[in-house]
Parts: sequence; structure tokens; C-alpha cells
Amino acid sequence: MSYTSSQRAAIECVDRNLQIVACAGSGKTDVVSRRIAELLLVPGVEPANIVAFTFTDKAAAELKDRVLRRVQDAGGSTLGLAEMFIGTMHAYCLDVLQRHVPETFRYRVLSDVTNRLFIDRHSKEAGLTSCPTRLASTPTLYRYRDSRLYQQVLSVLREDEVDDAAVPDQVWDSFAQYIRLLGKASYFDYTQMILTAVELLEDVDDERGRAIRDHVLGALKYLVVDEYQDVNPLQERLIRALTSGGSNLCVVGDDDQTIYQWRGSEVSNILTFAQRYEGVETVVLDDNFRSSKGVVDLGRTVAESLPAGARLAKTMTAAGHQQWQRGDLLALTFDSPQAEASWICDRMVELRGVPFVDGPDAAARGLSWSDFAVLYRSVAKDADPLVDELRRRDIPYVVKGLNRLFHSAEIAAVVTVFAYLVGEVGSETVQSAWENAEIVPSGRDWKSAFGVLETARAIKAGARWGVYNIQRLYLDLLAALEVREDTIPGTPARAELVFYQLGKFSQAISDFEEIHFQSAPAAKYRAFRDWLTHQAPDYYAESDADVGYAQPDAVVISTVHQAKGMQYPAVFVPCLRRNRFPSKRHGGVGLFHVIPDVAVAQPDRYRGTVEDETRLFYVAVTRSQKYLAMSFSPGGNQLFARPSDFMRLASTNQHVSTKHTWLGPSIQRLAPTPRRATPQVTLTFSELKYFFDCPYQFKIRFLYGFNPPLHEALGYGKGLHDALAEVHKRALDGVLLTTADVEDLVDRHLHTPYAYPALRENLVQSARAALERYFDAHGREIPNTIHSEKQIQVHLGEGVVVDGRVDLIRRLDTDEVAVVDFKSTERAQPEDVTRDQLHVYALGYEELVGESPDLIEVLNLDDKGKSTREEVEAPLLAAVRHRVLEAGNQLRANDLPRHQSWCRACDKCDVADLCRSRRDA
DNA sequence: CAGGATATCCTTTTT
DNA sequence: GGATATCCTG
Repeated sequence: MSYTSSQRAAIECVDRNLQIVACAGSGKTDVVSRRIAELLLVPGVEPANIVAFTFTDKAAAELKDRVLRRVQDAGGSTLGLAEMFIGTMHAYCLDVLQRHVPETFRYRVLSDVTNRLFIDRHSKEAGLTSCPTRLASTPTLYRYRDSRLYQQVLSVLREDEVDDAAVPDQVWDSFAQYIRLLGKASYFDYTQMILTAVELLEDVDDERGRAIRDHVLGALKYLVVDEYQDVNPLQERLIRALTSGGSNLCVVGDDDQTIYQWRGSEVSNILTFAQRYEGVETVVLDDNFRSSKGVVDLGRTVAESLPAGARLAKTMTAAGHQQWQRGDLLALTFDSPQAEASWICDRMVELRGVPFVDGPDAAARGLSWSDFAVLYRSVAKDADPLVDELRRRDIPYVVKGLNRLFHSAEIAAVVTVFAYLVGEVGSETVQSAWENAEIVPSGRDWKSAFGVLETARAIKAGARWGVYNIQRLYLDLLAALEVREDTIPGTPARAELVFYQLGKFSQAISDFEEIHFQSAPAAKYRAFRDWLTHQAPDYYAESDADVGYAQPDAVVISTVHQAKGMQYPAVFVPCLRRNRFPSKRHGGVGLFHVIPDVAVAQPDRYRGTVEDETRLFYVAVTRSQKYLAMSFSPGGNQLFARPSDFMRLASTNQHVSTKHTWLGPSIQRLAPTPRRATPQVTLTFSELKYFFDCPYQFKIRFLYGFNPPLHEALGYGKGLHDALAEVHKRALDGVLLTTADVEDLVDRHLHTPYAYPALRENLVQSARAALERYFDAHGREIPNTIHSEKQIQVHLGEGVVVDGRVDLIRRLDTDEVAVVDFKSTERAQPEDVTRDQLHVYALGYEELVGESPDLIEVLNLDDKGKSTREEVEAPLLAAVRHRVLEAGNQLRANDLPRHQSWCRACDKCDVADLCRSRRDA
């Protein structure tokens, strides 16, 4: 791989703060990963000294993979690579907290949906309904209706730089209530994880804060921040705090690609970076290797239409191998959306099989469906005509960025069940909805199914919480109707898709029940039903062919936002309508009705400006490697009847044609061949355990997404683990806890939010007993702790990685090293599965330190459970390595069969009813 | 061309 | 129910 001089400058700059301004297609990820590999060659630099932030988990996975390959290329060692943090800032902060702050071990993270459920469920206590607005018509926010806005207010107050005095006192009161409630329930929302970590790191005076600073900053020598243009003020504070100890900082970004300002991104971070940090070296990567000179020139035109003062100076230049030809770039106008959709399909058919060269040294291949991407400002509002046309013509497609789970007939049918439970519809409605959705074969006996529902409905207030578990009800209902992949009418492919939908619904139930587990039965069903109609549809995406690890050869329909970071040989940007793209400003009760806009430094970020939309258009254009068709057709009403200014901008560019001439039949065509990438498979230890137990159970749980019912004792095992983690971590710091600390430990770590009071008391007792037993039996060995909760990775080659955490690594009196796994219940697990699992741990340890452990141990904390200890054997290690690789290949081939017949794995399987009838047992 | 009346909208998405 | 774009009127 050869680099340009500026790329090399960026890679080699390891001793100064560095700003890499990377244009679209400039090989950014490659440069960053190479630089990290280079850092590892610096004498004295260990993987644990490097932290790299990305914006998404997906980007993190990609960077990790790249770094690994670069390290291998550079002949470096992959030893200990698991100690390098590559991930989002959220994940990093959570990791720091849960590594160093025992009080936070028990905290769980609220997602966007569960956070909203939480706010609505506790609307008064969370301050929602007392939060004032500046509108006479809406004196305060309303439950349900305004909870989303309230979420935004809560994050702006913490993530932005807010002029405290300009925010009304009552708004602050609401805010304080929310924060108090969040802590009381032991939750972090996304913002709070970062804020908590930042405040600890900033607090130089606090004794404990200083200890954490020493740990964190002591290890950190190099910090890399990708997508720096999208960093918000709180995240900038984190970066500041992390580099305050003098670590080297490298930020990478492109101010022209700031597209998340409505989430608080602050472009000025990147614009003024060089002034705000010491001795900054700036490297501009303006060679675009991705696109033809036509695309690059159009992209530059778009970027340069932005006001000059608001950008970093750079001139994107075409430097790749893609050739521009007249006719590649089109700006076309159509009379109707249907005509536009039809032309797009024609154009795809025309381009299919046309020779395309992926890289400078690659052989030509024929373009295939997955080489085409159609990018919309709003898929939800504009993509329907194209989807209809693609379906009509049998062209495969996947739609990204659309929450339509609840539009599907299957889920609509499932929802009727809950309408029935609250007495809104009769049994005939339910039955006919299910039959219309073709989930069950017609003529199925519905008696037992309604029996399940009757039992659920008859539950009285005061019953144990576990009894009117909605998840249980759902799974029982599917079991009663014998809904399984092999009984769903239609082809196996259809059955699989239906199962993905049903699995997602199971996830929705889990989200709801996490917050509403303890609501009284009638209220709970009612709340669930309302949530299903009003809120849930906005959060859950329909499943299409793009699921699991298999990669379909299908046209991609996506929003511009979701296409960020992607590239495609041919890109379509249709529906360039005025008031849609650029989008017009919107009305309604908004952020600034709660927080005055003067309280925020750059309020326009949250409003959206033409410049923001221009940057979005820039992102859309620069996704294309060669072919790009921008088009307009008048939309449904007069607001969208005229073309966007972007149409004019595009058509005045000299590389763009405004008329399309069909390629003649003489043009050379190759067999369509999709770009082949071997998907990366990353598994955790616990997922792998299920896979070893039964591949089909793994599929039901992790690919389809079915969740077992929430268990009332949930949290017990984690609490024990956390308590022991504190014991061992303190030991590493030289503090030895004893039996006298048991009560404290249990208080701090045992969090069982779903336990009814009597159970809770039981769990406290058994947790204390378990810890006391541990101190009795192993107290003497605690000082021999080498690692507690050690992050490990196993790289198996061929893109298969296993991630995990080893509970304990300790030295025995024999001076041997043992890898230890705690089990909190004696719940039987076949012995061979346990051994497989432990050998994977051993592999992880080997990759961490370079030699395998001597022993692997299972320590059962339960009083009856038995503990095992065995020697690590090389042949077993090799065999396990092989089995994990095989698992990765099976996953990629979507080959996850069920066992031949009912077996012992089925006996303990929570989702066995979705697999086979119990009559077979 | 200014200003009032009317029609139409109420994204985008990551953690 | 509020904000905005565009239409309409003089």
C-alpha cells in the first residue's frame, strides 16, 4: 500500500497534537488505522495506552478490524490488543465508570425508547408535567405527547454549554427531579454516562476523582477522535479532560460533513481546533480516491456554495482511478414520482452488468443490484413510489432508516391481541387478523390460544409480578397456536422473515416491560396497548432481507444520514424538491419554547439551516464512485411542486448532463457480480455458549431477537459478580475486604428491580451467604489476584472475533495461573459446553499475555453447586479454536439448524416452543 | 412589493 | 397548535 505525502505526514506525526482534515474518499480510516499501528511500534507504547473514539459501534468494529490488519501488515504483535479501547465515547465512559467506580456497577443503561417509557411512567416524579413552556396555550409539558421534547431538553441542558441564568428556574427544578429519579432507579441515560465520567475526571480536588484520574490518564498516551466535526460541547469536555494530563491528541474530521448539528454537534470545535490546542499540526487529506473527477468536481461545487468563512480551506481533488465519462452524472426532471421511479429502475437495469473496476489493480466486474444506492432526504415520506416499482419488477431491495415494524400485517395482528385484552375488540377480530396475516395455518384450534388470553385477563391486582408477564403471555400464545418456522404458511424464506418480525416484537415487549414490570395487571395491559399505538411504531424498524450476517445482493434504499461513510458505484438522489431538500423549517412546540434560545450558544444548530442541508447534499453526492443521477419530480402537493435549488446547482455543473441517452446494445456487459466482502463476525462469550448449546436457539435469541420472560430474580447473578469484582479490584489496589464488608457489598451491588419484597429479602440473604462462603473458602487467595473482569479478545482469523470478560485471573500457591469463571446458580449446563467456554477463555488469556494459563476453574457460588478445576490442554484449545471458526462460518452461511430431536438442550431452553412441539419430547 | 390570508407541514438518528 | 412558505390582494 502506498501513501501520498500528506497521508504519510499524518501517519508519521506521533509526537504533536494532530488535526487531520479528511475530505470524502480520502482514505481516512486507512490512515487512522495505519497511524495507530505505527504508534504501537513506538518504544514503550502498549495497546492500553491508546484510545480511539468513533461515532457508532459499526464504525468502531470497522476501525478495530482495520487496525488489526495494519498491525499484522506492519509485522507488529497482536498481543494484548484487547487492551486498546476502540469504541464510542458512551461505551468508553461506561467502561471507565464500571471499572473504577463501584457505586455504578449496578447501573443499567436506558435506551432511547426505555428512557421515554421511564419518563412517561414516572411523568410527575421525572419533572415532565411540571416543566413550563413559554407558550400561553401549553403552560407545561404533557405526559406522552411531549416526553420526546422533554428528552431533548434534558440532553441539551447537560450536553450543551447553557447559560444557566437564562433558563427558567422551574425548568431547572424539573431537571433536578429527573436526575434524582434516574439515580434512585440506578439508571444511566446516554447523556448521564458521559456527564458522570466527565465530572469525575474534571474534579481535581475530590480524593476518589483523583484516583480515577490517575488510573485513566496514567494509562492514556494517545487519544484519537474520529468524526470530530460531530462532537458536541460535553464530548469536547471529555476530550479536554482526557488530554489534560498531556496525552497526545489526534482529531479526524471533515467540517463539510457535519450532519448531526440537530443533535448538538458543534462545528466550531473543528474550525477552531488549531487555536484551542497546543502545537497543532494540521494535515489536509484532499485527494479523493473514491470518485471520478466529475463527482469530485460536483462535490466541490456543492461545498464551495457554503459561506467561505464557515469552512476550513481545502480543495478536494480527484486522485483515484475512476474515469469520468459524459453521461455518468445526470440531473433530470420528471412529470411524476411514478415516472421518476420507473426511470430509476430502467437505469439500474441498464447499468447492471456494465464493467466496473473497484480498485486501481482490480479486474473489472459487472455491476450488480447491491452496487446501486438510492438516497433520500426522507425515506419515510418519499420512497414509496420507488419501493412499489421495485417490487413490481421483482428487483431485490433493502430499505434502511424506516420504522415500519408496526405496518406489517403480522405485527398488526399481534397488536390486536392486546386490543382484545383491554376489551377493545372481540375474539373474531383477533382470529381474523391472524388468519389474514397468514401466520397460522387456517383451521388451527383457537381454543387453547384464547385460554392463554383469558388466564392473562383474569389476573387480579396484587398477583405476583412474574405472573402477568407480557413476554410470557406472548410466548405462550405463539406456543398454543404452534407458530413455528416450519408451520408458517408459505416458503421457508417467508417464514424466516415473519420470524424476524415476531422476534422484534418480543424485543419491544422487553423494552416496555423493563420499565412497566410492576404496574398492576389492568393498568399494565392498558399502558402497553396505548404504547403500541402511539409510541412504539416510531422506534422499531421492519425486518427485510438485510438481517443476520448474510449479505443480500439488493438495491439499497436509505436516508442520506445513514449513507454516511458508505460508497457505491452508482448513486441516485431523487425527489430533490423545494421544501423537502433543503427541508423547510418546522413548526410545533419545540426546544426553544422550553429553553430560551439565548441560553444556548449557537441556537441555529437545533433549528436547522440551509447550510446544514447543503452539507447533507454534499454527503449524498460524494457517496458515488462514478454514476450519479439526481432528479426531481413534483410531490403530492404544491409545497413540493417545484425543484430544489440543489437541482439548479447540480445542473449548472459542467460534468453534469441534463439529458439521458440510453446506452446502445453494443455496450460490453459482464455477468453481474456483487462486491464480495466477508462480513466480520463478532461474538461474545455468552452468545457463543448458546451457539454451542444449540445453533437454532442462538438464532431464535440473537438473530430473530426473541427474549425469554423477565425473571423476578434478575440482577442477582450480576450483583454477586459485581460484588466480587469490587473485592478483587480493591485487592489489586492493596485493600483487602473481609467478611465484615459483606453487608456493605450486598447493599451496594445487589440490584433486583423485578423482585417482589419477600423474594428480594431472600436474595439479599443468599447473596450475603454466598459472599461469606467465598471469603471463607477463598479469602486467603484474594491477594493473589492478577486481573479482575479482564477484557479479552480472541481473533480467529477469517474475520471471526470473540469478545469477552474473564471474571478473575489469579495465581495459585503452586505459582500456576488460573482463569476463573464464577457461576451464581447451579443451573445445569452440560459439562462439555462449560469446557468449551473455559477453553475459549484460555484462548483469550493467551492472546492477552502470550502464553496460555495453567488451569481453568469454575467457581460455583451456590451452596450446592460444584466447582471444577482442570488443566488446560493444547489439543482441546486447538479443537475449540476450530469449533469457534466453524461457528463463524455457519453464521455467515445462515446455517443454524435445530437438533434432530428433543434433547437435553431443549429441556432448559426458554424458547423451545418456538422450535418444536413438546409432544415430540 | 408589502403585508395579510391560507395551506400545510410538524425530518434526519446515535449512544 | 405553532411556524413557515407561498399565494393573494391592492
